[in-house]
Amino acid sequence: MKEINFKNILNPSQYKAVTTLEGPLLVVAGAGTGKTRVIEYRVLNLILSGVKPSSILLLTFTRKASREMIDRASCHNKLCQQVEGGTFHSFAYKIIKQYRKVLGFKNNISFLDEADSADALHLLSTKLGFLDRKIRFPKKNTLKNIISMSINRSVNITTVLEKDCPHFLDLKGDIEKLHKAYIDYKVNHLFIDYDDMLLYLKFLLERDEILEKISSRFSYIMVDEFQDTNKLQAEIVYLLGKIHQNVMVVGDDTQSIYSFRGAYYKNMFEFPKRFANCKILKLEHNYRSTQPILDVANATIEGEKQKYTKVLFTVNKEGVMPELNFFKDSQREADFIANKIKQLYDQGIEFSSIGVLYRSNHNSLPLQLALSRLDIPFIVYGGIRFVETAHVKDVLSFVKVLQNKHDELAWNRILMLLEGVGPRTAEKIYQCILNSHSLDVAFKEFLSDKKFSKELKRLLKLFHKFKDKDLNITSRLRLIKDFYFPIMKKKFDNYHLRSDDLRSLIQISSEYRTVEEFLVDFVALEAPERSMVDMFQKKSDERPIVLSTIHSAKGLEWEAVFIISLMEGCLPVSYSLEDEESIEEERRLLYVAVTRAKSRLFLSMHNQGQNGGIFSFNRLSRFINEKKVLDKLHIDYKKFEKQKDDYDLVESVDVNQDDSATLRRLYDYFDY
DNA sequence: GCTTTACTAGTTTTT
DNA sequence: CTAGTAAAGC
Repeated sequence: MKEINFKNILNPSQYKAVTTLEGPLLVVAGAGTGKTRVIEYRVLNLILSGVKPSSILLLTFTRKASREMIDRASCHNKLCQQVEGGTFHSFAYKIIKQYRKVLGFKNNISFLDEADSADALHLLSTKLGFLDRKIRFPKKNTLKNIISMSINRSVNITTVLEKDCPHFLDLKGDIEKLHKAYIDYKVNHLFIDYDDMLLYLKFLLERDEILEKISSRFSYIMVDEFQDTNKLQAEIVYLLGKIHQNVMVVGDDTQSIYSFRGAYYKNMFEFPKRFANCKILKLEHNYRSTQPILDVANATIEGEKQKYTKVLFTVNKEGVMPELNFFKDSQREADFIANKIKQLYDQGIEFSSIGVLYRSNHNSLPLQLALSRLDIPFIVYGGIRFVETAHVKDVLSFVKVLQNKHDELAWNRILMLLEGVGPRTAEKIYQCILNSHSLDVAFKEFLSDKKFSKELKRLLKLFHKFKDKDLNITSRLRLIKDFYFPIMKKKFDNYHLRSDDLRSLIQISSEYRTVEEFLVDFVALEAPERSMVDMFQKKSDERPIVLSTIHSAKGLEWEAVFIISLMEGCLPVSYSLEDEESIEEERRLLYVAVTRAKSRLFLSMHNQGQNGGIFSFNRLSRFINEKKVLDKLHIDYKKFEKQKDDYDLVESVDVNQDDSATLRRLYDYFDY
């Protein structure tokens, strides 16, 4: 095993973070300051100091992130591979499984993903008669959000309603009733949803004898992206560290972008208050970006009401000035970027070190077309998730039923697939399934109904085949696919694409041994991102450029970054405009996007919007349209002069009422 | 009464 | 692309 001299490879603050092993520690780590490196080496250092790898718990934002850090540490020392890592949710699941008896679960736990729990809430609202009144009742997703928010922020339903949807305040009694019904429903059906995982974990940790056991098992806790934890998660961290106090959290308050999910960046400031002897370290030396890029980043968040804790600096003084470009419409913006990417590629920048970032998924559609035209390989991060597509959900329902034969939501979905079966019939059949020992008995009285007997028989046949205990998940999925294919063909025009999805689902499934493991990964925790969109682009062997929402770009970096659609209404997104705090978060979003870039940064907007069918003239994002930011950007007026003729670009691009030279030129340019 | 079909509207970000 | 709704069809 080779010796590592941490002092030589780390800067003083990083070194301190890596070598402070005992006691509470808060690391405030700006973008690109080597946070991942610190975690990597601290894990390594703990192990070199004799700590058992399996007693280190590394909680991260995604499982991919923890995998990556553990893998990197493992390059230095194989033992690191045994470090316990994952998301709060995956850790919670692990513990819940261990203590399932304490929690009252017997054997089969079924998982509700977001859509499932929304469906369940819809079902319950119908049962409670909230939907057949004249007053408008919230939509199922809204209900889900309200309830989820109250749990994640640790506040009651009324508080959430007051803040987020005051127009439903009159219905608070009903919503609370619904919440109670939902809890009962979950308990009766052995369902748990995302929020329950955290709640149950906290419940367990609050019992002294369990806390003692867990604390002695995990004696060193590390938490990444602490600014994006919610109150509940923070409580869990406090509990985990309560006995041994060995907790290190890393975060950056300027990069908090998940408050819509209940994230509470003030956890960063709470932490030192919770742990009396907490040490605080700041990492401000940025190794990622050039100075001109950092200048833009710092300018975007400079002088805001919300004072941030640090300013980034770098030694990379040299660098190309970031550009700001205007286009007539999204098409031209996309064409420009596709061509620019080609150009960068010719200059020797690989496709895989180029990223294009945007606020909302639909912002990337024109670009996807433009890239396809130029044969540039790309993958899309985020977007409609593989597991959330209708066909995958359909197929997974069969697997869910195998895991928990009374899974009402899954049965409902399966039965509704049959021609001639609607909600009513599905409900009736489900009741029979509940009350019968076998499907043969349950289906008996329905088999005579001509409307759907043929389909029902086919379904029964499928489940007969499942009785073979030797079948693994992969072969079960193949059977399901055979059954489902004709249905899919009728249901979707693009069934061949979806069929490819199912094929890759089957392929992935071969990595799992049990149905439960498979479902936990797929439905509850982190499913693979592969989906139809990517299937288009699999041909090329070149590693593709990345198109990503800013949210999904968290923690990533590229040599060259494009940030597109920088308009009012897109970033900040129109929904955020109502309150100050949301706008602030949108600003941080831009900050996160800018700091992903190492050496080249291209900002752009387009003037004419065609979204939603209504034609509109877009204005430049307020975050860019400030003198201090514009000053840091290169704007090629000559080029636009030319484009103006080509593109007839004379429409309004709004700028500050400030008469600096920069702005005057902008005014001139846009014929003001 | 129940299901299917045809149409409309509205789409943030994700464990 | 999908959720929700109104109206047609069995």
